[in-house]
Amino acid sequence: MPKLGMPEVRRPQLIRATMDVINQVGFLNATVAKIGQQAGISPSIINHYFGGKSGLVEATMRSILKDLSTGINLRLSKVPKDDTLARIEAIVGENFSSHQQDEAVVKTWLAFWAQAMHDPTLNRIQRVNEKRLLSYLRLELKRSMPHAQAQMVAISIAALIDGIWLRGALNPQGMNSNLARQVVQDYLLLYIKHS
Amino acid sequence: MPKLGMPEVRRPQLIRATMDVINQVGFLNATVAKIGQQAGISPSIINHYFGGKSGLVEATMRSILKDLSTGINLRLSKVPKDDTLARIEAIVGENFSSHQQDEAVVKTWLAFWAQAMHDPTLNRIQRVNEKRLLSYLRLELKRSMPHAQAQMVAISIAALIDGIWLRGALNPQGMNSNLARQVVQDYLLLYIKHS
Amino acid sequence: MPKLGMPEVRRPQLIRATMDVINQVGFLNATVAKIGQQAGISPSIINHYFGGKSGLVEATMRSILKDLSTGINLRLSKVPKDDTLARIEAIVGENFSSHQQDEAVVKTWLAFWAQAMHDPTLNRIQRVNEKRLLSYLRLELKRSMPHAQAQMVAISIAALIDGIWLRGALNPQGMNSNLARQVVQDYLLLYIKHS
Amino acid sequence: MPKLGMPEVRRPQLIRATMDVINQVGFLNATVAKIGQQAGISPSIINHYFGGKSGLVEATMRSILKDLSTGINLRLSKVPKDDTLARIEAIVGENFSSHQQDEAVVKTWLAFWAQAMHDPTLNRIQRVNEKRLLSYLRLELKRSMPHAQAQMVAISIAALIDGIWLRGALNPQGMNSNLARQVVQDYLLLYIKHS
DNA sequence: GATGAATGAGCCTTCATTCAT
DNA sequence: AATGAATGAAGGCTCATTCAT
Repeated sequence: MPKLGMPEVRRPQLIRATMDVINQVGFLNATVAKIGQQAGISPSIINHYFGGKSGLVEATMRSILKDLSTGINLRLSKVPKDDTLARIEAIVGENFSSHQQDEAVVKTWLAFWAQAMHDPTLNRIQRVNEKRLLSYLRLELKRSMPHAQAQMVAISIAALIDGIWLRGALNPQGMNSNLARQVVQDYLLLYIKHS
Repeated sequence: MPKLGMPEVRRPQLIRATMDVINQVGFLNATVAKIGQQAGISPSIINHYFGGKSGLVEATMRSILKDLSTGINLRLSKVPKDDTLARIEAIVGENFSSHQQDEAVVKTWLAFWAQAMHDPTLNRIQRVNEKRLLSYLRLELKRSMPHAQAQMVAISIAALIDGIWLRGALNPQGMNSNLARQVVQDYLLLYIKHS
Repeated sequence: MPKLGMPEVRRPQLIRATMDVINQVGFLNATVAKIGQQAGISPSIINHYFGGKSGLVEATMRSILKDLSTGINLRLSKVPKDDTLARIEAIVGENFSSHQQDEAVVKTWLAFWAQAMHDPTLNRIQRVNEKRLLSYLRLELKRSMPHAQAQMVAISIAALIDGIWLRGALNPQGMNSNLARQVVQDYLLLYIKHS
Repeated sequence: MPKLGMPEVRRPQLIRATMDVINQVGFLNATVAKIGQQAGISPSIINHYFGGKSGLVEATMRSILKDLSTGINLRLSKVPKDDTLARIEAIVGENFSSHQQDEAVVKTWLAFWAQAMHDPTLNRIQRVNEKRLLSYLRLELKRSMPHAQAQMVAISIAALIDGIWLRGALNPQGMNSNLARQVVQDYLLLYIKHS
């Protein structure tokens, strides 16, 4: 086992601190001072490891998206390759997994979403993610329906996921992940049977 | 006697300027200086009319939500009271009306959404709006299906609206409102016919 | 009886409002807006009647000093011209009269005192007042002792008056005017008997 | 490693600059910008070391009072413990020492006195100081007279000190410390001998 | 690698004053 | 006479960043 250098320790530490601080005080008030304090280290070091605040912010966003992607792939690997319903359910399930429902993650994500409209780098990262979700869904759906229809249904499911997620984000009771899965499943079953 | 009736002129003027500035530089960088400049008047006067920046921000959000509410009611007034499909379509249509797709409105709304997670006042305003949309939809759906199902379908449609809207917000090509209406309509028809 | 013009009404009204506001929020936070509000009239009018805030401030200080001077003369007019002890007592008594102990008056006076160190106009007004008190006292004392001694005793009594007044100004229980008179009287009796 | 020990350098530096600026332009116009400029450093650092302007102001007041207290104790330590007259003279003398007559110190003190009426923290500091002076004096006087009288004389001497100091503060020629000591001494001799 | 010192730009807000009505 | 609208200057404070150690 190689000895970990400081970079491998500090970076995740600061990324987690960033999410925690955004969760506590909001993106607007998440200063490097607070993030450093949360991580228990000097704020100056953020520049050392991330080249500035925006670097840290981008790394944090990438971290969240990577966690989601990894989670989806992990779930998919446990499901038969031709069980469309189960694979869609796996994708949806990961989008509402306990990690994705972590309050800090949710708030950070929404903050990024808003911020991405004005920050080209964040925007690019965000759009890659959007397209990937659509792509995952479409890939599975194409087994059961024509391409055009698969595209439409993929859009619908993606919208359902994001819509329920968005509405849950502001709800003080948090999200109802069972409801989310149920809604998508009902829709999908109905669609496959009757179209 | 001073110039009277200025509040009626200045308030909408400043609210519009706020949206424009948020559109241009983002919520984070929307300073009172820029808003005043955009409106062509002194920034100081924002305090005169709104008691501070947060007052202006809240007024802006209320303005957007009121526009949406007014638009929905207007559309509904033109549709037969028992034509469920047409009434749902009216609600959906207004959510994707040209005014609601105005880039400044879209960006402002998303900015508020993110901000509302940390600002109690904005949060309250936002939640009222969420519940109202659900309530509108449920009211119409109850004519065509049992209460429990109406609630479920209302949640789904609301999620579809918000999800499509959210995904469109980041898309540089803007939203595809026809697609939005189509997706919702397909979904609705599926439910009404086959369940 | 002549009909009073507005100036005769507004000026005392604003002067009183100034003292009340200084009492409530301190000299530092006594803005023209608050003073206008306290008087129930528009702040703009202060410029009309006093030519600006500093004009109002100076007028307020003059008003307080004039009240003191008037009060002293009134008391002296009721005391035999050769009763030194009684005349000194009259002067001291007026300095601790109920009007001079009015909290608003006390706070305003002390605020002026501090301010006078940096405002030439206020300084001039203040010094006239100081010299007048000394002059009053010396005039009475000269009947009972040599000039040089009268000067010294006058300084002592003036210092006692101001010192007790100053210490009382910060005391939340207010001043003890009986104590003040007693201290001065004891001192004077002792002095006249034994020197 | 950063430069260490800066707090010990910066804090006195900024406190002195505060007094100098108050002396030059008055408490009302003593801005952090001017104080920073006077100290030759960036105004921002005031927040770093004192947490804001009010922190600096309080520290400045405490510094002045501590200097006085230290000076009194030093003088008292050089005087026999039972020589009442000499000990009172030591206390009075320090109150009119050259340091306490420093124009900046005098103006700052008076400014604080006025300010203390509206600032709870300053008020508390100020009252501690008042009581301490009384306590010092009473302790010495009790050796030479009954308790009740000692209290009365202590109040009188404290009033004399403050009154003479206050009158001197506004006098452009500054204070006459010899006169001050003389007045107090005469007063005291009168009381000790003849009552 | 890591830190505290230090800075300068920028923000929100307050406020005395002026002006048109 | 009186007012509300409007302004511009200034103030305290925050914050990301740089630098010497």
